[in-house]
Amino acid sequence: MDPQERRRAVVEAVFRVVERDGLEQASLRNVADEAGLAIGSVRHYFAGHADLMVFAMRAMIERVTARLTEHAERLLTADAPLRPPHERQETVVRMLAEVLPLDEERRREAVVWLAFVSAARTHPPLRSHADEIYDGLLTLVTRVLEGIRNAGRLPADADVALESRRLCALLDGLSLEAVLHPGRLDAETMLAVLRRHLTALAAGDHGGPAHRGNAPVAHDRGPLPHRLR
Amino acid sequence: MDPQERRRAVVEAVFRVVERDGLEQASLRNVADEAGLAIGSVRHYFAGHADLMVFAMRAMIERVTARLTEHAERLLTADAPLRPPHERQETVVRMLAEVLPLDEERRREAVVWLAFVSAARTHPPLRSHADEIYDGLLTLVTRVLEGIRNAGRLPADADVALESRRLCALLDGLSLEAVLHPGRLDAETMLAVLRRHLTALAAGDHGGPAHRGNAPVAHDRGPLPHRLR
DNA sequence: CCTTTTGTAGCACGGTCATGCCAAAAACAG
DNA sequence: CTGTTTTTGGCATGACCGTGCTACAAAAGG
Repeated sequence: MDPQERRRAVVEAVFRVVERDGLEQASLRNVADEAGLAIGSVRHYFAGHADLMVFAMRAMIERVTARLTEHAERLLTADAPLRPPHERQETVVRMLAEVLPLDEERRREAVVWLAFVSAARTHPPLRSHADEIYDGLLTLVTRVLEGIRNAGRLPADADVALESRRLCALLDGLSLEAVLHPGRLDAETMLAVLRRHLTALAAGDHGGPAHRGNAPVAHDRGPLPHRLR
Repeated sequence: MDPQERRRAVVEAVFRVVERDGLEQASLRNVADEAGLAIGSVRHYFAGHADLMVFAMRAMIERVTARLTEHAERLLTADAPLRPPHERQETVVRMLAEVLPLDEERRREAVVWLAFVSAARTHPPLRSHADEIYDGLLTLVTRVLEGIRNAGRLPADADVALESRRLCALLDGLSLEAVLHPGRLDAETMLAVLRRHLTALAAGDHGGPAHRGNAPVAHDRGPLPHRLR
């Protein structure tokens, strides 16, 4: 059988186990059982447990990235500036909503995301990938906000770097809460919060020149955000 | 030795292990080693591993709650409305900043918080406590925003329930990111983001009557938020 | 003094884990 | 067919886990 396909199936099993029982239950045995394979078979495609984990984490990253790039292209088409304002905002909402666990598929991804980035705190082999996710989201949000500002829908004195951190934190917080308290934060509320934030961002005054002696937040995002051109 | 004191010391060891190696390493053996005790001694004070975990989680909850109530009392003193506006805002900032990992002590608490609420997703005995934390924060934030609105520093048509979810998500997101990416989100930036959000909240227009067909978000917080009167 | 309670320490069992190593089976090439 | 490579399955080892249970020391009460 196609090795590529086998690895995909195993990773899918990893996701199911992580979602159902948590990352600490994603042992080679449990994953093999979940995939309907013998433990030796799984070990034929992956060098060991650590290898399987990083591979699964990368698969999750690339899946989300693929979805985001798709939306990014739609957002960056040349005719975008011609659309009416509320329609453009709706496009932004849909793009950012792609990282929120609004449906079952994205909820499963968010669960896996939280499991891996949390594990990365104490598992060095996962660290760089977790940081990559954070940097990717921050860069994406920064680009979106810069786009909005350039379209004139954001006050010229807005601190885009600071607002990007704020929007990032909001998105991460919504994902976290939706994953950990599924019964208390439904999809409509998440969307309402996101829309509220964006309208406030577009309409709100930006406190004039620095509400207090806060130097503007530097971000200095790297050369390029993985993909997303 | 005082049993109360022994339990406290053991819980402290749990926190250290969780911070250093993650919750999955907080076995009875590792905790006992960290506390300088024999494994049997730890088991004399706690019925088992599950018991120790809930006890440690409760200790974390009560420590944070105690700090918050202290600030709440300071905020709710009768002369509060007499203070100048920016000073009142600074009090609010300091109160909400109490849940952010701004210094090493609070950072350790945030790490433990994230470990336990994440574990609660798949560990039923921890679920209710995790939900209690979420409800507690949401209620606290709601009260604070209601206080600001009653002080006239928030537009009358502001959707306090929705804004509470938004501010909650922001705080949770900041904590999450600071815990998982300590090098990329420092204390000053977190404070700047929080201040920015509050000033935008106080100054921003609130979109008039519902930007779209979004029904106001119902929260219906329970009878009382644990402590916090 | 002895007895009872309380704290401390740890052995032993059954379980799960990752992994090194090996053998059977299957697919494939000549 | 034969020989080779890939794939699958699994055994054995050593480690760590929670917990039942026992042994011993120290204090407390009589």
